[in-house]
Amino acid sequence: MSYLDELNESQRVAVENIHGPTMVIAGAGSGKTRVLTYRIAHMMENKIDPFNIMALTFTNKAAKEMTQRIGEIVGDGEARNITMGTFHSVFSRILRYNADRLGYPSNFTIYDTQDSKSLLKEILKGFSLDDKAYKVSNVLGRISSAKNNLISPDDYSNNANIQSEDKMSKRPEMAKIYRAYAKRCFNAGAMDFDDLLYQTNVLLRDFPDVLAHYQQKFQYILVDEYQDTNYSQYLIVKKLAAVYENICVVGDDAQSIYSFRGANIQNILNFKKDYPDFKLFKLEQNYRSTKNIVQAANGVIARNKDQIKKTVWTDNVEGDKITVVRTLTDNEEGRVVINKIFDKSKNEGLGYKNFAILYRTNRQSRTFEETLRKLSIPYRIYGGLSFYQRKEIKDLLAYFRLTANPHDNEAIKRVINYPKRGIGATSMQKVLIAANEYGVSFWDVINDFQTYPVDINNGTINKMLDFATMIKSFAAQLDRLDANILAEEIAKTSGILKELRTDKDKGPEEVERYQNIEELISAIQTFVEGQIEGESKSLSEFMLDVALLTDAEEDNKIDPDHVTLMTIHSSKGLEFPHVYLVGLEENLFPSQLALNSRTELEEERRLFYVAITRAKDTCTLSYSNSRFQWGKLITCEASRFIDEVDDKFLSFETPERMGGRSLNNRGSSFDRSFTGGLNKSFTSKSLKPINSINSKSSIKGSSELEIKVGYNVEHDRFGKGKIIKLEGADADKKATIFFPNHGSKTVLLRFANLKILDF
DNA sequence: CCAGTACTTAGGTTG
DNA sequence: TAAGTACTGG
Repeated sequence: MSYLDELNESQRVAVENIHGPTMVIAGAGSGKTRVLTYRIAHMMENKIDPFNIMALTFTNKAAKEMTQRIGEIVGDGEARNITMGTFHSVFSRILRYNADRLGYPSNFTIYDTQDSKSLLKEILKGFSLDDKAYKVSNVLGRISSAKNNLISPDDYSNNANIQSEDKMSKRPEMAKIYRAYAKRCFNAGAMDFDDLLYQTNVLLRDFPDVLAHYQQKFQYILVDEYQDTNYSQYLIVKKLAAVYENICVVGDDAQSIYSFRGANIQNILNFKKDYPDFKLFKLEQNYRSTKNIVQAANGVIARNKDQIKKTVWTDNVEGDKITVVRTLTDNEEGRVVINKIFDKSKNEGLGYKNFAILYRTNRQSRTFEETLRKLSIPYRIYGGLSFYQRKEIKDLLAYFRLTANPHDNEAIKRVINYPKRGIGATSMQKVLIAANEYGVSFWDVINDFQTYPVDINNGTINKMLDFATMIKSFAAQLDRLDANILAEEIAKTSGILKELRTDKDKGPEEVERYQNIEELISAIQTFVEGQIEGESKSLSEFMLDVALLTDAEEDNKIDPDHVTLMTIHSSKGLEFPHVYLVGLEENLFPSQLALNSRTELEEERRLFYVAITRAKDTCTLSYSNSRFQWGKLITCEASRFIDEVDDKFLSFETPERMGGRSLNNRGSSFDRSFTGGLNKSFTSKSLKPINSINSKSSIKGSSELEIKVGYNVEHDRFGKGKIIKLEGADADKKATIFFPNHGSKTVLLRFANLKILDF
């Protein structure tokens, strides 16, 4: 049992204790994942059948890694028999298997957030509700929170507290909306993300035989990141574990950062109540970070009132102090941080994979991305728009979804007129209204206009019938063809491929869209080839989990030695030798939204704690005194979190600034070195050329070559032309240019990227 | 019905 | 700023 030797004393005890209720409180960097994986391996060494083990993680990535590591210890064949995955993926499979009990088709669609919002918009419109008072994201949040607390539409409307809350916040119709939303999801044979947990609860509550079956199957249950589970998840686990009580939860209350989606720190406290004889293990030795980092982080988190006492410590070296960098603008922050990474990498001979830039919000990635591209440093942005959320991919997937479940209204709305078939918004509205009046799906209506008459002209009716016929022809082949063959057939017959191929201006984005479609089909092919004997190779099989996939599976095409950019949230569980934590400004981090209550501020502080503790060797904090927000320059002050770190762990640094002129020169030399090593993982907005936004000429007086009326210039898109008029000043300076090939255009100099040919 | 344009308004993290 | 929506003229 050599693997036990790789553990310290407290880790080993936690691993060896495989029976009965167990809680492991694992400080940052204390080897939590190692304990979890070795514990499972240890269970299997002790003849526990992997079929009886369920391990629930918070992300797909964590599940994948854990399966792999367990496989290395016990062998892949055995490891794949463990039920392991996120709550959503594990229970979606169980729900599919038992869908008939709940009146859902087994191939129910999973609505992603976009689908949910689109459905809600439709509902709000149908009720003629003011979309200012009822903002879609708020409404969805309210419904989500109801489901996560297992409040049904009936409970919702009968609950006096909720009703008065909604009246107070001027949303008296929430109950009606919730009811309509649930009904329409059901009619469409669709579950949203929250339903996957909510309906699992319904299933286990209303069908004792089903509950008993899974209680027997999952005699050993492990839950990772327990501090981030919500009530709905808590109850599922509690029910399944009720017979054997072999339940092990692992977490760290100090790293609870998902209360916005219903995560309830109370679950950790409930554990003591539910299992009074539980065993508690604390992992307090940090193996990851330097003393400076560990102690600085401890000092910060100590300010939170709500927490379980523990002492995280480390034997590691003292290490460098945490560097704090202040810059004048967000663009400068980008340049300074990237330059630091560039220098450190060169000076110390470090690969770029040792560096991570962490930020509070996704949109902060932009300035860093620009500089990285200018310097041709390989990088990868995690999060943001995933492969499966791109428009062209979602369009094709919508056809797949319809083929598997034609009642999927959101899919039909998306593609019934894409590519263009002459079915307009008005006709669609009419069909939708009829469908909702009769309580059936869009599909039901267009397949039986006799029963569900709609006042639209015959031409349009025929177009809809043609569409239905096409979908039926796909569906007929669902079980006959392998997924990749049918997928290709659908891409062709639906007209999507043609649409993308004939896209007029073949810019890089159009080419990319076409390639993405090809890539999806090849991913499906990989899926087909990966299915073992006896497993279905059908398209519907492939579609089962697609809505739950979040990673763009493109790692193979990216230089593995890249700088990592991600939100702090998605960095949880990861570690990097050198971490740059950026945008440490009041109202950004902590977020302005979190300043109203102590609990919300404490969550931001935990987030800060998570961020610092990702760092192994060095941690750099940066903030800027100004930042562009919604096109306006706002001034910012340093985050209170910087003050909360004891000065003895900090070293303050202001970047060398050689005056406005050299800043400008620097900017333009970057522009020239822009090579655009384009890569699919980069968001499409990054594909635009980078202009002199960085240039301070608009603020500090121009040092760039002045453009004057009469000059001949060249424009990227319009070619050569002559300046005929100049107006505005500074950032708003515009030029009207006559282009022989395109007529006269007015352009913002800031964006036009003009090349001066002669005077 | 469609494509292009004017206007409005974003608060944030994820499966 | 940028994305999404509403409007307008073809």
